[in-house]
Amino acid sequence: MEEIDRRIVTLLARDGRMSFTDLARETGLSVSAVHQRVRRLEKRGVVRGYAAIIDHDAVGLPLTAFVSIKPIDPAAPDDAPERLAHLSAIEACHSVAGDESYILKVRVASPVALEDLLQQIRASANVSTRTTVVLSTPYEHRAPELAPSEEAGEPETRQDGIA
Amino acid sequence: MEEIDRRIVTLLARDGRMSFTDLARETGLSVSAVHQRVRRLEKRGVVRGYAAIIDHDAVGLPLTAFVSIKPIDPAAPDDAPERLAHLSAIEACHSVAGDESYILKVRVASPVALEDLLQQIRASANVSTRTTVVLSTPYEHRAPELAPSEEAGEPETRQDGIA
DNA sequence: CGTGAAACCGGTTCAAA
DNA sequence: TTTGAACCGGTTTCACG
Repeated sequence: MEEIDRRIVTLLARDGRMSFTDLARETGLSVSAVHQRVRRLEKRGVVRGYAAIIDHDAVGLPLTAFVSIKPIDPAAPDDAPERLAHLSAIEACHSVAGDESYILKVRVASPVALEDLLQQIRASANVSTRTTVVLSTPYEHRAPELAPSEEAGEPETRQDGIA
Repeated sequence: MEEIDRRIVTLLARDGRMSFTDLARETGLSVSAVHQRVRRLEKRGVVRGYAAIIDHDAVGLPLTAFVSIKPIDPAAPDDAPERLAHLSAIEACHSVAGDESYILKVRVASPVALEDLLQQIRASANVSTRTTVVLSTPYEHRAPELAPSEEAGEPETRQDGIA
């Protein structure tokens, strides 16, 4: 991926609703050229979607926490992510290296709601939990700076699955 | 905040580019009514912005990690977030309860880049670091389910009778 | 892969209730 | 606060370089 695409991705990461007209001006391309590039980036999966960034305090979910989980039975098949997917309070699930197997990011309404969620997590995935409560968030959702690195990451992203 | 606004926020959280026409159909309101509500939500800060969700692998930043930091001198003023803000590899910074003071979420191109970043973090904020590498991410950026809970911001009657 | 122009559709404003 | 209508601008497609 080269310069202009990186530029477009960066701009959209910072403002997911930027118009093609503005993107065109910022990149020096015509509107239809940018349009074509954005569609291609979406199709390739470089741009996976768009989301509104919401204020969780304003929306009744002021408590954020990181929940690290560890299987109670290390021999059992590890399907924790699927088992936990139904819990909508879980915003993200990362498999990690280290003592624990996953780190979950959760958003709840209150300490009691967190307590309840932890029980559900333990029951649903047969895991033990270790919770780190977030006190405040100086910043979040910052867009990365896409350096002019060479051939970015992946060899090819195919939608058709043909090797 | 009531029903329809919650609905709008949820929809926009899932698709930040959903058109007002579609939002109108989903909510049963007219286009201009939804338009007005969205603008109001933006102005109130409930909707803080919009962002494209990008595939970090495809963009040359395949390595994600959580970096917990702890001040070397616990007596020194804690201005780590500001001191680290210039490092664009840091996507988020959360102040947390527990043994460490902040959890950083970082995205880098390689293990070497991570090593370099950790040095910059330690040097910039005078902290020690503990890093947890992300191996894979089953899911991320999931939109919360906004329950008909009470209001967030203005007073509201409580069921438990606590004033 | 780029372009400009045309057609289309969504975004935006407005007066009215 | 909601609504429909009118207006304007962005989106999308197209034929072509």
